[in-house]
Amino acid sequence: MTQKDVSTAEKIKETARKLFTERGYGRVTTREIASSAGVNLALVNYYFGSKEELFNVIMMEVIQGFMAQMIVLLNDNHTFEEKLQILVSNYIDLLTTQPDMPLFMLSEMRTNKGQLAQKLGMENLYKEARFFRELKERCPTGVHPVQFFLNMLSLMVFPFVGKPMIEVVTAIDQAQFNAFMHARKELIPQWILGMLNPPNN
Amino acid sequence: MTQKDVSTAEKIKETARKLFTERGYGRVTTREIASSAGVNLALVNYYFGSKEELFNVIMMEVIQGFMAQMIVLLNDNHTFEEKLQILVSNYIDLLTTQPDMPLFMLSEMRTNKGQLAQKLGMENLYKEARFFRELKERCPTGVHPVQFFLNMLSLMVFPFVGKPMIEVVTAIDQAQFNAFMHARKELIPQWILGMLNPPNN
DNA sequence: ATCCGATTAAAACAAATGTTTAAACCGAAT
DNA sequence: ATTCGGTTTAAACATTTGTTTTAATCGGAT
Repeated sequence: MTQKDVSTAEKIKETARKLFTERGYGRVTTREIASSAGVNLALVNYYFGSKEELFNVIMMEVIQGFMAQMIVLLNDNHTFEEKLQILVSNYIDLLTTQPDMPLFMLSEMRTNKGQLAQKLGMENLYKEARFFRELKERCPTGVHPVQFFLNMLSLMVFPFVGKPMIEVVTAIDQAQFNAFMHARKELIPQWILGMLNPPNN
Repeated sequence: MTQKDVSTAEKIKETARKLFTERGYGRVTTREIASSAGVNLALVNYYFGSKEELFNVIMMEVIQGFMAQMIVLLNDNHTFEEKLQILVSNYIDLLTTQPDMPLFMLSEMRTNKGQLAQKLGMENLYKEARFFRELKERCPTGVHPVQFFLNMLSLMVFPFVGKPMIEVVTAIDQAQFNAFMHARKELIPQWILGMLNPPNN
């Protein structure tokens, strides 16, 4: 493990991550990864065994990076309202820098149903997180708390996933999209809190 | 064009649609399509020219089927509130029968950026639809109307797209998921209307 | 019955692709 | 300088995969 070792393996992994997130596992070739990373073809298998294993390593890291923040944010000491704001703001910032990531992640999670996700200890997130206990207390009777967590995720993540469609239907450009997402950092927490305290008709 | 002609071509198309929506273009082979449809390998190319053309035909029909309803529903004579309810209810029912479709559609739309979507006349939807005019009138000042359309889509579609993740994080099963989505048919319109009439702090 | 075009089948083709091999290379330790 | 482990390279391998070819088959019109 010299310096070049780390550097080469890392170069391959980074390049592969970019290509996989752009086009998915099936539409990326090992030759493409190698040449795009500027390394010899054989090195992909030399360092990672196979295309599949390389993919799994990347997938693991992507999911982990995505979840690590979530777990911390859902458990910190801020008030519920503050946690909500921080969570939304952080994730929208994160996704703005990696807009293709959620669609990639979800596409590939469907193919490898749960196999990877379960290795990452996501199962206990919901039961244990402080955020969810607080959410339950504020929840209108008759509506399951997961509905609101789902709403938060939906409002944050879907715009990035649905961007190809949104751009066609509403004819907004990249700059407008980013402005939209910026505005949503303040709007989404308000909307969620509004849902939790519905108008009493 | 005898009866068998239609039947065989249709059998291939239906099988391919199922496979493509499950695993995406790159992870499905022509041999798989043929054998899964119970027809000879050569017939895929005989009827559709190439794998790519077959895919495009299917993609076109899927998007069209998805948009056709939307266009009608966004323009009919019901009140705004009714349109909202009908739209949400219809789409959740549709997606419940084809839960893999949105993720497939969005994944492949990203790869073929806009090429297909623009052939389907989706561009004028936003400018012309009655629903959007009504939405603009009800929109709180300072927030772009598209935000609320985005919210509606997000709350309806994301649960299906994010199902692989949701199932792991919250440990809900298929039956629970469907119950959740059923409940959302009534909840989403309420939430959207709540957003349009924010509490005046 | 025969002919004809459309359809189906089996096999082959050519290119792409994941993987492996065997030798060359390189830097550091001896 | 030599040796040795890890690294890189070019080439080859074996399979997969999209596509084509060529012939057989089927059904209806003449």
